[in-house]
Amino acid sequence: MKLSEGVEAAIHSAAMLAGLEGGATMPGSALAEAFGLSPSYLLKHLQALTAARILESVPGPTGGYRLARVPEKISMLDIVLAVEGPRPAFRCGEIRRNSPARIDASAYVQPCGINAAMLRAERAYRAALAAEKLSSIVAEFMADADPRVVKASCAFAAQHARPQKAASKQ
Amino acid sequence: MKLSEGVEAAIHSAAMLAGLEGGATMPGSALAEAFGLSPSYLLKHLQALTAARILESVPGPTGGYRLARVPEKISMLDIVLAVEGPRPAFRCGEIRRNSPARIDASAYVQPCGINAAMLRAERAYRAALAAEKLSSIVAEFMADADPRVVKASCAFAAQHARPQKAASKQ
DNA sequence: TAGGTTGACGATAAGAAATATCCACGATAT
DNA sequence: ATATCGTGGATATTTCTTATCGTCAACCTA
Repeated sequence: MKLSEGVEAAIHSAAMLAGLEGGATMPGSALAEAFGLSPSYLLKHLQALTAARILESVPGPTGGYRLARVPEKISMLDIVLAVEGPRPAFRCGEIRRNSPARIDASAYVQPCGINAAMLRAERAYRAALAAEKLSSIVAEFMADADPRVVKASCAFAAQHARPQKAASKQ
Repeated sequence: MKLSEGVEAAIHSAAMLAGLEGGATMPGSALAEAFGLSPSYLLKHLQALTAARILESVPGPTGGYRLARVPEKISMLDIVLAVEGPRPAFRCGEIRRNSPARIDASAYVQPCGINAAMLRAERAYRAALAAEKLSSIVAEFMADADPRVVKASCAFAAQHARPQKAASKQ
């Protein structure tokens, strides 16, 4: 029942990148500075998000990261799975087979009922995470957060954003 | 996004104890044997369940563990919280405050929107875990599992069960 | 136009921290 | 006196965090 700290950094980074316009990018070092994190640490998670096709990375001196698709199509589940891996939280170790009774393996073809129940609950968790979209979080932030924070955040984004090159035809 | 291994052992133990009748107890060493686990290891989790008032413990040579209430009132959430602790999976580190902008703390009285979204999803998870009752899992096991496994499990329970003393007036 | 320099991402490995696992001792009731 | 649970601590394993090196593309200089 624990989510790694990296998830928080990943979500904040994605939210910051959602504020960029027109395919602009922001380097990982700027994101690390924005949240007071070690660049090495944040880079690792940004790379995980890139591998999961949530972010795109552009190498080179004018490069950085940007969202790979619109924030409406990025959910908290996408980010959590990218950072934590796809394995379910409850992994059945099949300890029921360790009984001294020595029952034949054919008796255990039926899946473990405990595992099934835990996975049912986890499906509900994942559905709820999938319902939380990055776009909603950003919109809520713009509307409800303290104006000073919103202003500072937008200023930071504008300062470190790097506009997409015009003639680039990737 | 990880649940500790002890949760599986705790649930299996509770399920086994649910098979006992009339306030009978079973020692922790027998439960450890049933699942092929180290007694020291399982004892620690059984003690956590006892501290959470899910199990009752009886000391002395004829003692052991039994459920503290009927299986209908024991949910997977109860067991998970007892073993893993009550803290939510996502703990907001308030990294939004670490911005170099140095904004006054009064701007952050509004709770972090990301934290709010993650806690919403986690509430759904906990609700789903609370809906999975120990009684349902045991009933499903009796009905659907391989007869050989059910028979062996009941035999083990009968062999290691210790009936409640008649005159005990705790 | 060609080549070096710069600043970005990507991958691997080492250190630190947290967790899981286990053991020894003390308390309690039979 | 024995068999059980309860508590604290020591060890091992895993995970988290950080640092170092390698790769790639744009810019500056000849």
